[in-house]
Amino acid sequence: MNVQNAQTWQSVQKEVLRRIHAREWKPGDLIPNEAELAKEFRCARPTVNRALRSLAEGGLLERRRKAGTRVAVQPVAKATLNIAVIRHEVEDRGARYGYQLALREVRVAPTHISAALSVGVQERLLHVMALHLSNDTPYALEDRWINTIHVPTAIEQDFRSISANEWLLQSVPYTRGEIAFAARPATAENAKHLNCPENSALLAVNRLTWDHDQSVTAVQVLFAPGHQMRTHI
Amino acid sequence: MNVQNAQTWQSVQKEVLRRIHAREWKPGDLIPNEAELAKEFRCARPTVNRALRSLAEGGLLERRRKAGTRVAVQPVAKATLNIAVIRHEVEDRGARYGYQLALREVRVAPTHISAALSVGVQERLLHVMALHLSNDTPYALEDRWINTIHVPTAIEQDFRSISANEWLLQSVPYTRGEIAFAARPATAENAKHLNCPENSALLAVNRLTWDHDQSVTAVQVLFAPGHQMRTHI
DNA sequence: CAGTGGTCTAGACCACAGG
DNA sequence: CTGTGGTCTAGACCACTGG
Repeated sequence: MNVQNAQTWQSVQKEVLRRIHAREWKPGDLIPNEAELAKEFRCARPTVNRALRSLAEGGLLERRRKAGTRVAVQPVAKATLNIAVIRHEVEDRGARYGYQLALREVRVAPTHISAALSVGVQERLLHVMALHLSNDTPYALEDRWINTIHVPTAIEQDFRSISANEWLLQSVPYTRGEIAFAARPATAENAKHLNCPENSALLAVNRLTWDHDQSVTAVQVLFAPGHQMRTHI
Repeated sequence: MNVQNAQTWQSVQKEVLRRIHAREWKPGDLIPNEAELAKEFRCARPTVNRALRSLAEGGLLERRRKAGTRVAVQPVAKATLNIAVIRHEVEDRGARYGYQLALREVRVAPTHISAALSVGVQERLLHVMALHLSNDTPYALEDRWINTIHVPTAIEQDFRSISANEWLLQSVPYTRGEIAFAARPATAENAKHLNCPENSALLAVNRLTWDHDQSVTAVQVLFAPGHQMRTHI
């Protein structure tokens, strides 16, 4: 009685994709509504909905109530980068991971840090610098400030065997964050740690995380010259 | 008779998030299965499924058949960057967009390009370099090779008023692509176009797109010094 | 082999926004 | 006001995989 799997949402999506790629539905075109497609594909409307919704999330379709569904004119490519624990990143590449703590201090932060973390300029924060290694060669340099007002337990950690990167992700929850990617010239200090010439072009990832309205940490990770972050569309 | 909206999937998700952030469900914990949660929340199981599925896509939960659903130990942050048409990127920042074609030639490509595009080393390809401007200052330098075997119509375009970036996205479909982010030192030529010192650290985005099994284009976009790509988690 | 997530169905109500 | 997408329900079958 139950005609199961007349269509899967993936099969509907595949056919829709085919029509878009084959230019049967061109960029800007209005495509049939969910009810019509459900009838054509002999499936329930929610099945069509799921297929189209996930294409819309990917930027290939634009959907608006009443206005219907259109093929995106300029599909906005969405590149999703996985920002994992650095140790896992190294190990996933099949390399041996190494870690060296370079600096651990509690002191008043530079104003751009205290401002970013929304703490008083006189507040003393935990500052940690550490080098991550891949097969004994420098992989990334982590420069981190931790808001010890909100994360007092960080003070008890010496970060000599576990990186702040890993400890925080394990121990401190966050509800939102900002990430920025940029290129930066290596300072003399960066160059010393990463064992590269001064002013080398380094890929920098800056993160700022929050737990509700409390800042948690601000970190800059500088990758060794030549490092790439890859993804596919 | 129909008790509509006893719960929305968003409200279920919100409560699940609350429990995770409040450490009621700790990293690594097994959480109740869908049927139990549906009973607790007095909603249908697919509603719970949708809520949990989207959290799993975000990396906060790990789901496996039979094994159940666990709170991720090390939530992998997924940073989604929107790679739009450069003109739109500039205009969305409220700036005036400008465009200058710097080079257009048809010639044999460097081997790393012909290899990436999977075309014969003797094949002549279309090479375009162009500068994108924001309020009359250099914003990004586009260096592109187009596979004219698969996209012969590109030959007819002079790319003097519309960028290859924009024309391709409008005119040529692709089914998949690779994106890589890196930092590179500015060459003398880069520096001339971007009006910056040689060896400046530049953010580079390399893209390679395919239409089924045919390569479409390989492009490197170099952004002016200081450029950031931002996103939130 | 048994429990869990993955998914489909048919029907329904609802929210939003275009005309 | 009306058409479109957004979503929920209750029940069901299925696929995968851990034990």
